[in-house]
Amino acid sequence: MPAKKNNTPVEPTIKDIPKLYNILTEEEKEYLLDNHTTIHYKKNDIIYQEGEKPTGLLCLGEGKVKIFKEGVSRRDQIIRMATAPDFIGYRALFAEEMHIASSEVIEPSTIFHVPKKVIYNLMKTNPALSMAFIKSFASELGFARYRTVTLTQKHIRGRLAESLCVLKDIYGFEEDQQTLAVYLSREDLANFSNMTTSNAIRTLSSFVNEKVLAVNGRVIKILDSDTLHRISRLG
Amino acid sequence: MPAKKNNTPVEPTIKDIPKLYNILTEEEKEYLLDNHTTIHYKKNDIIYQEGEKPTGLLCLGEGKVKIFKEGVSRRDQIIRMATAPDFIGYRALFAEEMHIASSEVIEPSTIFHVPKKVIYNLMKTNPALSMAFIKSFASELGFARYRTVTLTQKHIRGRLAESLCVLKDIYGFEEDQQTLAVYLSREDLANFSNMTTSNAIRTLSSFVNEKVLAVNGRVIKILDSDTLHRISRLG
DNA sequence: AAATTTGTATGTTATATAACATAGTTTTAT
DNA sequence: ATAAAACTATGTTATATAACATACAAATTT
Repeated sequence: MPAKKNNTPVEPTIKDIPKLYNILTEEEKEYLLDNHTTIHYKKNDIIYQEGEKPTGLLCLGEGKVKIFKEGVSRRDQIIRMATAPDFIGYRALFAEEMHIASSEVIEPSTIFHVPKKVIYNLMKTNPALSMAFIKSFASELGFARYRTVTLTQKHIRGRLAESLCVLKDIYGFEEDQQTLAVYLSREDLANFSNMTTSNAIRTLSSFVNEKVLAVNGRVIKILDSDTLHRISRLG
Repeated sequence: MPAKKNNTPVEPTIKDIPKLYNILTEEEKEYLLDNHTTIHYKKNDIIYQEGEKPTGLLCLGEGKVKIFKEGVSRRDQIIRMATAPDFIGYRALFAEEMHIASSEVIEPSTIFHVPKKVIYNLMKTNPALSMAFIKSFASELGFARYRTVTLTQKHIRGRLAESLCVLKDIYGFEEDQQTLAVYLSREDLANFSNMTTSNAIRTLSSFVNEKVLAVNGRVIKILDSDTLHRISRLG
């Protein structure tokens, strides 16, 4: 942690994916270390696209990534925002389906690719690993269903407020404890909240007028967290 | 199958849940048979409610069940329609959370309850069982995300058409190959399609006028499946 | 059988939000 | 350095759908 503070960025390794690595035996750890690749992505890179076939498990070792689905009339919908150390693209892998969403890099990212065969072998010998995936899926499914209801039923203000709260939960704040530690375009914010870009901009402005937020470009400060949560809750 | 045709209804047993039972070894089968209970529910019974703690794996051996979440202003949203031999309530079980949705019987149902401890024991000894749950979750998560996009982006006609197609995929047709084999109130249809009851009724009527459907009370015949799919697709 | 409740049908009005338009601003490319 | 593109901002209009109202039909209860 402190090593990251000065200008010596620490290269992440697959050991930094505790929910994968920490579960394994010594022998399995070695097998995993010998059988994965590390890929670096820069901003705006596409990691995978809707319709492609997954080839292995992807672990986000560092960076920020958005996962989105193309909607009915080309309106993208962001279905998930990922942060290290999350798995990505694993739904399609385990469902033995094509990807139903695309993945794009928001901030420079490091990804570990574990070939399908390798992860399946590990799961065969290590029941705790399967259990970890089951738990992961069960949580994500719960979140997906919760979001379905709120995105369809809450009004614009409630949807945007909720999205900001969700982003805070995922990425947290910068050191000042009020600046959201993720910097999205208004369009991404809109696509994450099921609204048009115009309405995201407008609603953001009204939150600023109400002193709930302070906004400067893509920098969003949450000034009044209680009110933001209340707006989210009431819909 | 033919035994069901005459008036000798066959009592289902947990052996009728192939994705659970067929995977097990002889020893495990015996363990399961000795350690589960069978519960009968009648129409409108509540199987579990939002906020309750799951106590085991529920397998729908026979019947039809709706799973719904209470929305923002008491507007229920049906997030899933289950049919035998589906698992129900297993998301909360494996996520180690409270139920985030309630489950209500649509048609008289038989449910097998496998205590949490028992199913976890089976999973510890049988990796294929865990894999089956993983696959099940991965598919359901894909469906949930697909639905989120369509329920938020498609227009009313597209949403209702899609719901009818989904119901057809889940429950199929009666012998005439056009009557939907599930009989929902207009309100349920609306809650499954993210619209008001009035609009479900109205849209249903317009489909009848267009000769896409024939409706008589809760009996819905799909006359023109191609057109229904087209309406669903175009949104 | 009468009364009450619940579900279905349809018309009217209100409103949230998308769609469109224009312009200023910042970023990226040449 | 200049041009082009992408992003942000705000005002106006159009529209899909919710909300409301009324009526009838069917089911359930007394």
